[in-house]
Amino acid sequence: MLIATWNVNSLRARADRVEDWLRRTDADVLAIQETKCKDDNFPWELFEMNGYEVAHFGVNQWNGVAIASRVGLDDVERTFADQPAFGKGGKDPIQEPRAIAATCGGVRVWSLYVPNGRAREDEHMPYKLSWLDTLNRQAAGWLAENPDAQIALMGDWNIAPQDDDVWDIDYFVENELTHVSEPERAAFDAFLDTGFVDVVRPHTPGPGVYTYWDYTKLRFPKREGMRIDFVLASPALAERVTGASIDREERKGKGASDHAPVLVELG
DNA sequence: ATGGTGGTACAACCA
Repeated sequence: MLIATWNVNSLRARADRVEDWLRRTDADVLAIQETKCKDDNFPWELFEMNGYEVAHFGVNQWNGVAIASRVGLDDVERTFADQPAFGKGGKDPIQEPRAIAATCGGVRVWSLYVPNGRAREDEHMPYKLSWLDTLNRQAAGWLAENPDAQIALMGDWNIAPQDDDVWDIDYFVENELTHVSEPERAAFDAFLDTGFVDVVRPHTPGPGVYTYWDYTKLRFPKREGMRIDFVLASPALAERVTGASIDREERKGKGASDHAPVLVELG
């Protein structure tokens, strides 16, 4: 079984790319982030015509997550328990559409779009950190309930956990940029402490291996990217992993997302 | 010059 995650940066703008990609890779499950639409605008036919069931969680033009599967799509869940809400300036806080789950072929798949902290002192940063902390607590509970659970926490984590996960760590440190700060890395590492495993890194060793390249500043041709998209597997699922890859080719050409798909093969 | 883009309620906001 082949499972994958991909921040598409608008599903409508990327519909042809996504369809071509599904046909080319023959993926069984695709966790999607940044659909950037509500249900009314969601391209349901794209998936149905290609043999996939799909579940979507989107409320406006921001964020939005989905799971497409052709190995079953059961017990769909939107948001995780106690998921922190956010409202800019403290008004009208909502639980943003950043997490959706479904059971696909026996695997509990979560498509996650972790909030961007914007800046180290921005109000989005504590939101990001509490969002991750709450998710980790829930995930710990799932494992405590069933140590053999096959769970995939996959998506755009907006964190570069190691120095090699950005093209120039000195640039990030000197400019006090996000994604590499100590609190963000601690929030990511907490999932590893819980027992989850980054199952992609062993098959795609760095340095210089990334999943995201900013559209600006010629970042992609200059190979200046960041590894911020991850598949964290529960122990039982990690044992099944036989391979993983980052589809850097998909970042090429006109009309590409700024993120590359990340794929995991299960035996 | 570590700038250059690209997505979305088309106008600012988001990454």
